[in-house]
Amino acid sequence: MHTIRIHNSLTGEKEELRPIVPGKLGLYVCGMTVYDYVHIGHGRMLMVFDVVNRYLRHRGYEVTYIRNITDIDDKIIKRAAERNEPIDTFTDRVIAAQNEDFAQLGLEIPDVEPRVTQYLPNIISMVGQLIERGHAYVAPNGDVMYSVTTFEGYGKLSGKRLADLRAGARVDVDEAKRDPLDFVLWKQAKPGEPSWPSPWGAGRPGWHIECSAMSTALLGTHFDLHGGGMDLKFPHHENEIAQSCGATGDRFVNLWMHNGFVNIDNEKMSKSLGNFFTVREVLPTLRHPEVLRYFILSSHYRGPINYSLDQLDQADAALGRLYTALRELPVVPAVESEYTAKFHEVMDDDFNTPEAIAVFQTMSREINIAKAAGKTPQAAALAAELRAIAGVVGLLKIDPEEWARRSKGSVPGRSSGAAVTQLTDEEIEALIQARIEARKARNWAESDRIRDELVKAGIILEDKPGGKTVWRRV
RNA sequence: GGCUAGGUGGCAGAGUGGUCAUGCAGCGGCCUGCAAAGCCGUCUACGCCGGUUCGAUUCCGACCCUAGCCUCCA
Repeated sequence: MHTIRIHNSLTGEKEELRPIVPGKLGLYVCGMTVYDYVHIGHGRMLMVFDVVNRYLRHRGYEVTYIRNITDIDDKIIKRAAERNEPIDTFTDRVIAAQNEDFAQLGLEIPDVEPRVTQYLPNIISMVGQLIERGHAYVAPNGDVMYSVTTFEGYGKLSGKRLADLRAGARVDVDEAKRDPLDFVLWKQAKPGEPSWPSPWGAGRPGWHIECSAMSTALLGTHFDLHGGGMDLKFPHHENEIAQSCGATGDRFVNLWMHNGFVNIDNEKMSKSLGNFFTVREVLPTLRHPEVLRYFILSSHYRGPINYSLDQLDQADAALGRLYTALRELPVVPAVESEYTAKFHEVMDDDFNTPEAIAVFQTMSREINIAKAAGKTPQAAALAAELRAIAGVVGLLKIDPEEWARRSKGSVPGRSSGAAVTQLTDEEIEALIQARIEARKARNWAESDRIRDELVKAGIILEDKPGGKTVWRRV
C-alpha cells in the first residue's frame, strides 16, 4: 500500500497523509476574488491544486474538492461602481470570463464552487458563535471584530508571535480595535454598498470569515487539506484557523498546503510593478496551453518560479520532445511498468512534479530507442504508459499529430518568429509529395528548394525510412 | 526589526553522506544525398567559512546574498 507524504505548512514538515475518513479526502482551496481576469500567478495556484486533486483521485481517494469564489469585496464594489454596473451582473460576467480561462488551462472542475453571497446565513451564524464563545466583540463603530488574544494558537501557522506582529505592524491603529491585530468579521454597511441584515445591523462579511464558513459548511468542522497561495498564509489562513477553531472547538484542518509565487525578474508579479500577465494574453502566444502547464510543473510547487518567454520556449521544446516520441506509433492499451511505479514514488513524495517530468523524459528516450530498433510494439506500449501517467498531471492530452501541426506562434521577444508565409495543410502535403518525387529522381536541388520553401513557411520536415516524410510546425 | 523560503554546471531545475537527475543550449560522433528528428559520448555544478565524518553539495554552526510575508493579494 502506498503512502502519500505532503509538506504541512503548520508544522513545516512532510507528513503522511492520513484521511480522517478512510478513502475519502476533503480539499478546500482559496480560489478567486472575481474582479479581474486570471493572471499567471493565479494560473499557477490553480494548476498546482488541479494536479493535487487529479493525483489524489488517481491514487484512489474519493476527493471532495471545493474551490470558493469571493463575489463580494471592496475591489469588486469599486470595479462595479466604476463601470456603473450592478454588482451581481459584474461578478457573473467576471466569473464567466474566468471559467473560460480555467477551461483553457485544462482545469478539472471542482465538486463545489461556493460563492460567498450564497453563504451569508452560515457566515452570520459563525460570527454569532464567535461572539457567544467570547472570541469576538462588537466594536464602537458597529463592526464585529475577532479578538486575537482570545485564541491561544494564534500565529502558529505563520510562525509568528503576537508581540512580533505588533512590533512590525504597519497598519494604523484602529480605534475600534481592542488589539491592533484584531480583524473584522462583519462590516457595517456604508451607504450605497450592498448589505445583508444581521443581528449586528446591515452589513457584509469580512474576507477571512467567508472561507471558514464555506469550508465548514461543505466539509465539516474538521477536514483533511486546505490550500492556497503563499501570501494567504498570513493573515488569511491564520485567521481562518482562529475563526473555525474558535467557533467550533474542532481541529479544523489537518494539512495546510501553500504554493510558491510566480516572479518576473525575481520579483513578485504584481500590478504596481507592471509585470503582470493574464492567461488570456499569454495562452494565445503558446503552441498549446499545456506549454504553460509543463513550465509550471517543471518546478516544485512550493518554490518560486521565474516567468519568462525564454522559459516558456524551453518548456515548448521539452514538451515537444515528448510529443515527438509519441508520433508514428499505434495506440495500444497502457500497461504499468516500473516507470509508473517510479512516477507514483516521486508524486507520493509531496507531488514532486519535476521528478515526474524527468520520468516522462526518460520514457521518451526509451520510446525513441525502441522505435529506432524497429520494436514498434514495445515503443507503442511505452508510449501508452507515458500518456497514461502524464495525463494524470494534465499533460500529453492532445494527439501528437495535432501538436506537430500547431505553431509555436510568435510574439515580440520570443526566440523564434512567425513564419514568413502561411501554408495550409493541403499545400504543405502537396509540396511534400513534390519533394518526394524529386528525391526519388535524386534531384537534390529541387528537393532542397522545396524544403527551403517550407522552412520559410515555418515547416520542418523529417524524412523517415521507407521514403516517408513527416512534418511539423516550428 | 521579526518570521518564512531559497542560494546547484551556459540556462532552467530535481536530488543525494561516497558510481546517473532531467530538459534546453554547446561540442564530438552515429544515422541522413544533405538536413531534421533520434541515438551515443562530452561539457571538472552544488554561496562563503568553520565543524562532525574515512568521506559532505547533502548533517551541524556562523556569515554573506536573494525573494516573500508582517497592509489587499494566488
